[in-house]
Amino acid sequence: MVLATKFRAQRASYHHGNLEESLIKAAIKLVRKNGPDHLSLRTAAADIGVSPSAAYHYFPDKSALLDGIGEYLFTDLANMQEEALAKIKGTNARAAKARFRALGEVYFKWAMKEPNLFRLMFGGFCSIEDSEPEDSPAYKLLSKTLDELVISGAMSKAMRPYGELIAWSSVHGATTLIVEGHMPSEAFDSLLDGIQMSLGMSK
Amino acid sequence: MVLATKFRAQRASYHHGNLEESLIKAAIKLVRKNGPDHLSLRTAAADIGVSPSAAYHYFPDKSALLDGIGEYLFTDLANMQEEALAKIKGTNARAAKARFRALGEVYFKWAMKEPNLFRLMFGGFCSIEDSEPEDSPAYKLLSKTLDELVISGAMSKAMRPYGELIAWSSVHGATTLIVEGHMPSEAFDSLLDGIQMSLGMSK
DNA sequence: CCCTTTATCTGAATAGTGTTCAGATTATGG
DNA sequence: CCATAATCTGAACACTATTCAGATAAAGGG
Repeated sequence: MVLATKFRAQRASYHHGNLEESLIKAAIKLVRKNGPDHLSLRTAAADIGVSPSAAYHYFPDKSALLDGIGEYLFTDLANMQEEALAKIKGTNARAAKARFRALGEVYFKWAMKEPNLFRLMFGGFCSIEDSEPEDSPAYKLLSKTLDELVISGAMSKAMRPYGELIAWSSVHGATTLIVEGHMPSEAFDSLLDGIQMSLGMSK
Repeated sequence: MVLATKFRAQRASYHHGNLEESLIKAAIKLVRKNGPDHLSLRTAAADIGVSPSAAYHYFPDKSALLDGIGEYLFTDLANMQEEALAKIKGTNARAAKARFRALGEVYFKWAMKEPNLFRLMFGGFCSIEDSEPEDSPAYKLLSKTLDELVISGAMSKAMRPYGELIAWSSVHGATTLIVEGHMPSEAFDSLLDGIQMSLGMSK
């Protein structure tokens, strides 16, 4: 798990030394164990040796803490996807298809490794300010990858307008369904096969 | 909202008269308003004029009450889908495509009308015993509809093996993303267009 | 018809929660 | 060095899930 720039140590002084980040990290640990519901502000504060009311100097209420966690996690997921894309070099069709697949696989693996954190992000526990979804880093990565697929000739032009919608919806849908136990985890790979085929990509 | 058979009044006697169903209904009302997290067993009990501890005669703990609600809601959603399918008669390609589309639209509309109940069902708040997802009523309806699409010639045979996976994942994914505010609601219709096209259905 | 038995529900208590606020503590800047 | 401002504590309030001994009321047998 990589630290987002915004959360890097800023001062490391005062009574406790940046309490905001410590609280978020302690809360993440708790959510990882107990789920986003069942997060306790008090125990998060206690875990870093601070009184419960100290938290209210940085977060107006518990849901603001959840928002903070969400922001942290979304940047982490986007970083993971970006790293995965960077590892696959080349502009030919093979590389473009590998990148497309990597995007979905990182998403899925991230969720499977941290189901409770994934729940926090997408289960209505944190409100993201990002007005337009098209502005989110993850969406931009997907769009770019789809463009590369068309340019390299790996994907049909006719399906391109539906690319983001189908890829994003189905990958997210399968991931949540599998995480929540409504779909077997083996299904994910064949879903990716199906998407590739359905978007007009040669195998 | 239709009552599932299992929850129809059975005795209507004793001190309160079937408390189990009353509790579930009161809890549903609360979840609808405040979300699945924030459900309070105590206020649900108070709303039907009963002490908090009375609930523990029917549910070992709060999560069992959530399970009860989930069971109730899943049968309700399946009933809605079944009703929608029954309304569209005929075995030709046009009818088959209309049924396929109706399946997704009911799912989406149900979630948009009751986002908090939808969250309860798919957000990890209730554990469904259904060992194999293929046994769930909703899955069977989808499979049958896809078969009809192939039989009537509206869908290509080559894509049939991926039918359930793509349709289910993408409809569920788009629905959750829209419900949680990560995707604009107008996207759902064009997603259905995209799925139809991608599964090899003529428009 | 009464009376025992059993299902059903209540009341009180424990331990934990989010949130507020007056005040104690401690670093910062003049 | 001292006043100021940022930072944190302690106690309190209202709420929560959960447990359990006991009250209540229905059911069934004599």
